[in-house]
Amino acid sequence: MTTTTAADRRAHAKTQYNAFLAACPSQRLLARISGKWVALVLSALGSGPDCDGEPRPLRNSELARILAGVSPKMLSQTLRSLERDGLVTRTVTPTVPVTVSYELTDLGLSLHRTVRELKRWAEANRDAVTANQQRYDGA
Amino acid sequence: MTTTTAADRRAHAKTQYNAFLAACPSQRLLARISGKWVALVLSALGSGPDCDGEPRPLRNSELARILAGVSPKMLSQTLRSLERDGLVTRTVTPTVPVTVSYELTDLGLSLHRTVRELKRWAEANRDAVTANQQRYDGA
DNA sequence: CAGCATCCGATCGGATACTG
DNA sequence: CAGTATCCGATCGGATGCTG
Repeated sequence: MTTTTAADRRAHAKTQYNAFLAACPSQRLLARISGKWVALVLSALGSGPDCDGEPRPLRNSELARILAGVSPKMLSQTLRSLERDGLVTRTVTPTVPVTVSYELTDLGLSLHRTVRELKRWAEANRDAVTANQQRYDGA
Repeated sequence: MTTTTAADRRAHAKTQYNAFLAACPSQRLLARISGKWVALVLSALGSGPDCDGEPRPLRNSELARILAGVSPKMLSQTLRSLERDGLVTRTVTPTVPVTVSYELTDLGLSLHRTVRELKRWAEANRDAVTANQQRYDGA
C-alpha cells in the first residue's frame, strides 16, 4: 500500500517549505524588522532624538525616553538582536555609573533608509487604507 | 500625598504612546506586512506563480500551491485582511464549484514594489548579516 | 544607569474537522 | 473548491524585582 495521502504530501511540502523559508532572506528580514520596537529603534538612531535629524548615537536611557512606552526588557532585547545582526554597535564607557550608547552601523543605516521608504508609503497611503477598511467593515 | 511615582509616570506615558502607536502609519503598516504569509502572498500576486513574472490574478488553490506550507486558515485570514485594506480584490465566479480569484489593486501593487525593495536589501545583505551573527555568537 | 530572570497574559499560527 | 470553527502549542511582549 503506497497510499500517499494528500496530508502526507502536504506534510512533506511543508517541511521542504519551512526549510526554504528559514533560509529565505526576505523572511529573515521581515522577522527582524517586524518586532514591535525594531523600526522605532532604527528610526530613533537613524533620525536623531527628534526623529527628523541626522543619525547619531543614543544612550539607553535616551532611547527609553524617545520610545516612551517601551519596557526595559524589550528595549534591551531589541538592541541586542540588532547588535547581533551587525545593525547597531554597542559602546560601553566605564564611567560611574556606566554609560552605554548605541549607534547605527553602515549596514544599519542602509536598512534604515529602506525602512524609511516603507514609512513614506505608509504615510502616503494611510488615509486610503483607513477608508478601505471602513468601507469594508460597513459593507 | 501627591507622590507621582516613576511607575505612575511611565504608565501614563505608555497610555499616551500606545494611542500614538495605534495611529502611527508606520506601525500599522508593519503590523500589516509582518504576518508570516503577507509578504509571500503579495509576492505571489505581484510576480506571478513563478515569482519572477508579471502581476496576475491567482486562484485560492493556486496560492495554496505556491505558498506550499500555508494552512487554509492562514491563507484565508491573510487574504481577507489584505482585501479589507484594499490591497487585493476578491472576485467570485459562480461556476460549479465556485471559482475565487485574487488580484492586487493599484494600492497593493505599489506596496508590493516597496516590499520588493526590502527584499532586495535582504538579498544583498543576507550574507553580511549571517556573518555578523556568527561572529557575535562565537564571541 | 544598564540589564537580566521570572512570571504571566495576549496573540499568532498550525492541525483538524466541518459547511456551502 | 473555497471557507469556517475549534482547539492547542509556541511565541511575543509586559510587569516586577534584583544585580553590577
